[in-house]
Amino acid sequence: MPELPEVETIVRGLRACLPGRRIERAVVTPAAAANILRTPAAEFVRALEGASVVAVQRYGKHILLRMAAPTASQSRGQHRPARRSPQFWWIAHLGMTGQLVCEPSSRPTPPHTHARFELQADPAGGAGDVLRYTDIRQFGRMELAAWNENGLPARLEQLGPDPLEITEEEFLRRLRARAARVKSLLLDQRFLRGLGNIYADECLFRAGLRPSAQARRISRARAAALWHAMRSLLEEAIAHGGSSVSDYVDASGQAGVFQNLHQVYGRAGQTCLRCGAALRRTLVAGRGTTFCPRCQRR
DNA sequence: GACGATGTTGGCAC
DNA sequence: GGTGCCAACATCGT
Repeated sequence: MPELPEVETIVRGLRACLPGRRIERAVVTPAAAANILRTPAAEFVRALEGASVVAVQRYGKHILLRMAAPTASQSRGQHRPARRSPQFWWIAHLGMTGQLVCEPSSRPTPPHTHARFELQADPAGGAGDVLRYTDIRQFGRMELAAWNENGLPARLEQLGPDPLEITEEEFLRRLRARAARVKSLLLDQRFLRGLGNIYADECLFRAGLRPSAQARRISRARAAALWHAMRSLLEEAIAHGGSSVSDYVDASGQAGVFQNLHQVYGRAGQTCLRCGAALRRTLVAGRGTTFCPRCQRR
C-alpha cells in the first residue's frame, strides 16, 4: 500500500502529534508478536513503555521514530541532575495494508488492530492520545534498533538513494549501468528507496517509457525525462496526501486523493488519457503492470 | 465456493 | 546480474 508519498504524508502527520510525547503503555496482540514484530514482543513493549518520541522521519518507505529511553531518575521518580538518556530507533514498515494512526482513545478500535500505544496526555489537548497500528494482511514490520551517532541500522544502509534527493546525473549514471528492465529497477529498493508499483507505472507513463525497456538502452534524453517525471509525480502525490487505493489513510485516519489522478495504474482496458488507445496490462518483475502501447516506447 | 487479484519484502533456484 | 516462483496474510471481485 504505502509508497513514498503515502509514507511521507503519514510521517508529516505523526510529526504533528508525537515528538515530545511519552508512551505510557504499549500493548501488542499475539498475531503482531508472531508476524509483525521483528523484536521479541516482551522486549519491544518493555523498551517502549516510558520512552519518549524525539523525532519522526521517513527513510524510503520506512518510518523511523527516534526514541529516548526514560532516564534513571525518571524511572525511579527521583530528582537528579538530568543525564543524557539513551536513544534508540523504532522502525516501522507498513507493508501492504499497515496503518499508523494517532487519535483520541475514545474512538472505537478497528478490526485488525495489532498494537496500541497509549500516549502521555497532550498538554495542548489537541492531538490524539493513542497511537494504533492496524494491518489487515500483516505484511508490515516493526522493530527496535540500536542508535548510533553515525548512521542507521545496517539493513537500511543497503537501500538506494531517495528518489527526491538523487541528482539527475547520478540517476542517469545508475540507470545506464544496469541491464534489467527499467520497471524492475524502479521497484528495487536497493536501486532507489521509496517507489512501489503505483508510482513506478505512473512515472513510466509520464516519461513515455515502456516498463519492459532495458535500462542501459534508454536514451539520455528519455532517462532525463524519467527523472523529471519521477520527481514531479511524487511531489504532486505528496501534495494530494497520497493515493488511497483501498486501505491507505494518513496519521489522522484520512484517505488521500491522488488515486483520482492516476493515469495508468488500475486503468487497464480503459483508454489512454493522452492518446485514446486501450491501456494494456502485462507482468513485469512479477507485478501487474499497466501501460499505453502507443505513448510508451521501448 | 473456487480462483485470482491486491500497494510489500525476502528467500531460493536457475 | 537478472528473473521467476513462492512465502507471509486477509479481503474482494468475478
